[in-house]
Amino acid sequence: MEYQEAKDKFISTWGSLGSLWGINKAMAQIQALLFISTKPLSMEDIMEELKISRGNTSMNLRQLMDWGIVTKTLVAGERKEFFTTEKDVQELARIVAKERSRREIKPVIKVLEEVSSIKNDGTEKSKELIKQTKALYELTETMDVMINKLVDQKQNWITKSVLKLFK
Amino acid sequence: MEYQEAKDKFISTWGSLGSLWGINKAMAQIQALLFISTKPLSMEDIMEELKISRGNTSMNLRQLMDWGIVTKTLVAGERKEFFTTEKDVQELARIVAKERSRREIKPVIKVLEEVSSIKNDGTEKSKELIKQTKALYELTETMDVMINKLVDQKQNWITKSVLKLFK
DNA sequence: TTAAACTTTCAGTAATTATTGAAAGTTTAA
DNA sequence: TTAAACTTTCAATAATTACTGAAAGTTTAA
Repeated sequence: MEYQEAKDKFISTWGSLGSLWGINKAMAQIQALLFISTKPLSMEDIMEELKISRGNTSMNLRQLMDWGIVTKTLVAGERKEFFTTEKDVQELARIVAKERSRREIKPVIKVLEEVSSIKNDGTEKSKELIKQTKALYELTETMDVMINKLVDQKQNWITKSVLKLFK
Repeated sequence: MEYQEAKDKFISTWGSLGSLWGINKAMAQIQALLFISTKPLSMEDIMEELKISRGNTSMNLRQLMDWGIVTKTLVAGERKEFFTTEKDVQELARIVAKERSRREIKPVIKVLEEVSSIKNDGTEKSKELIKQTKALYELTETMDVMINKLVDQKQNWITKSVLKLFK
């Protein structure tokens, strides 16, 4: 497999994986492109490489910046803006986990907590609702805490300890 | 909050969370409904409760069965089919993790492995592609292994050990 | 058998989500 | 200033995904 083929394959695979980590295809592809680029890329470069429009590029770059995955960089002597992505996968994982937790998981945990706290009127169906949502609440919260800690760079020794447990 | 309100809130929240665990809204809502039901439900019951069509119900139930989350049950003296979902959240998490791993993560790991194994022609861009996809490959695989082990019921003592590390 | 009770399939349609491209907005060099 | 170089916004449109409902298919009781 040659460079160009490998590159295309990587970008398209990573793009279609976007849904797995909660971002859209174009966003994921832009990130993938920056991730394997040896130098910052301009909007023009990205449009060209991925064959997407200026508007699309602009909007998705903004989203990536909102997530904290991509940053603008200045290139000496250039007027236009250039972009780079976080290159360290551990840090990338940390950012994604934190953001998804904040955007999606935390709000759900809140609802589960509310729902599982309704007044128990003694009926079977109320008891079941309370029991099941409470179980889901506890599981979701445990998972959320664990995933965040696992990817937290500052406590990265934990990953090693955890992996030891798996041996 | 009364029972009906809590129930509706739970179903709609769980439904919109579907994307997080890789299934569509109707699928997630059907599962949610079964999850808090005290008895098996028929297709009719589900259509009625969620206000969705027969076809939609049928297709999504089939998908839930494909995932192994929902099973048909016979109800004595009834001709039609009834459905139940796995009620244990730990087991549910295990099934979801295993299925997503198999359907989505494993194929990506395979591509990452392939791409990171291209011949190093010595150019800077090839080196970068290899380095970065290899890092992603290792991270993705580690995560995949860890998540599967963490939710694996049969090794559930690990969860406790891991939680101790977090204290 | 057969016909009633039930489930599945799928073409058509609706709803949602992503993308374009051109106009409006912003920045910078002269 | 101003005009060229660049970025953002957003209404229109395209692409994708989900849903409906009726016809076709299946099962079961008599």
